[in-house]
Amino acid sequence: MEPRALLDGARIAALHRHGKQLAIEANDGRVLVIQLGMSGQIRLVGPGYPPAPTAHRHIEWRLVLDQGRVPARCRVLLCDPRRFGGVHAARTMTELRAGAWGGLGPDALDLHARALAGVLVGRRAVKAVLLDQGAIAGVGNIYADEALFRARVHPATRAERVPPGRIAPLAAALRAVLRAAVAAGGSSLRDYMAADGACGAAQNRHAVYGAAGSPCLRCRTTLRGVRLAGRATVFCPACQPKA
DNA sequence: GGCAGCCTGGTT
DNA sequence: AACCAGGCTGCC
Repeated sequence: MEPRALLDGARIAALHRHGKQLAIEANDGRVLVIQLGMSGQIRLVGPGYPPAPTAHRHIEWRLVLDQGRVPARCRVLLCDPRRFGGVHAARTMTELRAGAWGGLGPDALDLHARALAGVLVGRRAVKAVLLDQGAIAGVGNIYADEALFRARVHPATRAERVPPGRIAPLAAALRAVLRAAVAAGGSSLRDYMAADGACGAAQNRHAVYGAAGSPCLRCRTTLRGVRLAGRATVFCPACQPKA
């Protein structure tokens, strides 16, 4: 897939996002769908970039913007060192929403308690549900742990056994954690940076992610690190009792 | 459900 | 050399 050919000659009409999926809609309706995966970055760079040869194994797509409100010969680079991301096409946003995006759950940024309650069914761990894009769209490993900590829910609690009284707090925690992270510019742990190259600061505010063995910020109990749903998981055994 | 596998790169 | 990583698919 060559996105340049896909959107060649088109004018960018709108940008869309649902969960972690991004889409560029052209004025003729065609759509370029972008998934950044774990290490993907979108960069807006000038003609001189990159100054030196970079790792060539990286996937890199270029969108050349030759008109509009950016300096001439700027390019949008989609870099993906780990090559877990991807780009694909959709005929229209309507088709995309009826297709691939139709399988996504409600966006976590404005997740209502009722919607969360609707997907907290079955026996799998609540964290596995939070990470399931078909249940809730937009939550990854970092923010799943952060939200569960904030809502005082043990990550291994079976979805159907999350106490009813904790569902609204968990929905609120997901919204708050994500909004705060966006406001802080995202978590720049390794690869992530904004389109202008700016690093985020949300990684400095993580309460539990990456902090196994450290004292809980609320109660000083040592945070525990386990493996859950195949992912590194950190929680406070005291603050987050298993229901 | 869990989990290996996909990739590269950085750290132990 | 082995292990780990922000995600997701598909195979048990």
